[in-house]
Amino acid sequence: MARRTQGTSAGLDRERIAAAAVVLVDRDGLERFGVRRLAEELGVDPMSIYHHIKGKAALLDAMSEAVLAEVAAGVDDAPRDWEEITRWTAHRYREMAYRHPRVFPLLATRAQTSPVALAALERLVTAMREAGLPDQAVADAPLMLFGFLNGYLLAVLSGGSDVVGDMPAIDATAYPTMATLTPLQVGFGSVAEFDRMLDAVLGGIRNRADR
Amino acid sequence: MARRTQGTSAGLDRERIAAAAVVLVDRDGLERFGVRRLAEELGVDPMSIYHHIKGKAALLDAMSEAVLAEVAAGVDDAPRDWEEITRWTAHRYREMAYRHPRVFPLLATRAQTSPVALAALERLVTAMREAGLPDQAVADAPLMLFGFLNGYLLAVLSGGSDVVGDMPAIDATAYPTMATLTPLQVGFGSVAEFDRMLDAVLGGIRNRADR
DNA sequence: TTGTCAAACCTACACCGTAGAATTTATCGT
DNA sequence: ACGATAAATTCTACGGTGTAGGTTTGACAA
Repeated sequence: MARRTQGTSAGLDRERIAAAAVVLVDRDGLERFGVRRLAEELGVDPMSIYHHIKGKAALLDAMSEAVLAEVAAGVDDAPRDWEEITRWTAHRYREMAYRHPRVFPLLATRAQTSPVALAALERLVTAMREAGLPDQAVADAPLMLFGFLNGYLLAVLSGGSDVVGDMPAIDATAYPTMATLTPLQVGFGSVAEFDRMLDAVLGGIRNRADR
Repeated sequence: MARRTQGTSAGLDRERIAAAAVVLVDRDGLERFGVRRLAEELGVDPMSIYHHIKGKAALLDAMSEAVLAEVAAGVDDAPRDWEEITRWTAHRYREMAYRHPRVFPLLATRAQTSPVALAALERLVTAMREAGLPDQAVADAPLMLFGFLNGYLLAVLSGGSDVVGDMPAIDATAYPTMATLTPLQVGFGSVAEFDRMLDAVLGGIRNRADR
């Protein structure tokens, strides 16, 4: 163990720590993640981390924030139309989830109130509002969209294998209709499936304009 | 400590253990939950539990299964029309989530493959199929519906207080549009809000028939 | 009676999050 | 140049965790 001498800076800060934590969880999973393992990865004493981050909960928050930031990257290339900007955000969000499948549960579980999250929501709702969608539809949209995104991605990624496979085979005699439908679920986790369902959700938001 | 004598039965079984675990998590939260605390609650040695349930992961699965079973209770009163049965299931699911807000994250995070879960899905898809919905729409419906339900309920319940309050106040100068919309979010977590979004999702599923 | 077996318990181990204090270095006003 | 102060890191220690492996007990069948 290459120990550091006390007093000298190890160049630790919230950002570096969070980045290392994401790498660690991507590799070993959330179960095996812990402050001690992270410290070893950083070549540092476990308690050093606590000088930059209050505790494990705050550490998990920092990780969420770090991966969320990836979504906003390159936001200047984003389209202006509300449907297109929503689709763009949803796809960026999905790609982030596939890049960090073992970190993603943190995002879905913990409330996101970081500036980067709020900024993304603000972009969405302003675009919708300018397009003339009714206020209630706009106000509902974020919870509805990210509700779906979080739940869907959680389900699709919970398989665990990096190459997303198909669902577990189901008993044809006990559940005949579902068995009949399985051929249509070959693309479980595919972009095509994602786009189908995203279209349906967007349609649900759009049609609120008619009431 | 009223210790039991070895050899005698303590009347433990998977069901009783899971029920006690749900009560414990409802009271103290997932963070504080552990095999030892559960054992104390049951008046039993921690390791006794492992004779009925493989490990902590299996214990969490058993808890999910237990609360899921509440949803299916009284299924004979369920309607026949696909939209109504879907609404009925969604409401039952929501009520269960509000009854066990601290257990619910387990449901959303872990893949549900228990017979009770599959039976509910089978009811849904058969009703949809008999109503003449296109096969792809039917095949997509469960993932889409429960994706939304899980994500939405996760978000709504993550506040933590038993009486669901309002969202945290947001900075009006940094996020002007969102600030304008906040009055429309007074019913955060209410049945009315839930019904609005559920309607939109159902509409999204229904309109797939037209393509 | 005796043998078998399942259910419960006991012991022990490696690991965890973190409170609190000690240690070293950098910084800055004088 | 110097002493005080502050900040970053490490050290030590405590109470908790999940669970592997072995031991005890009682019930029941032969």
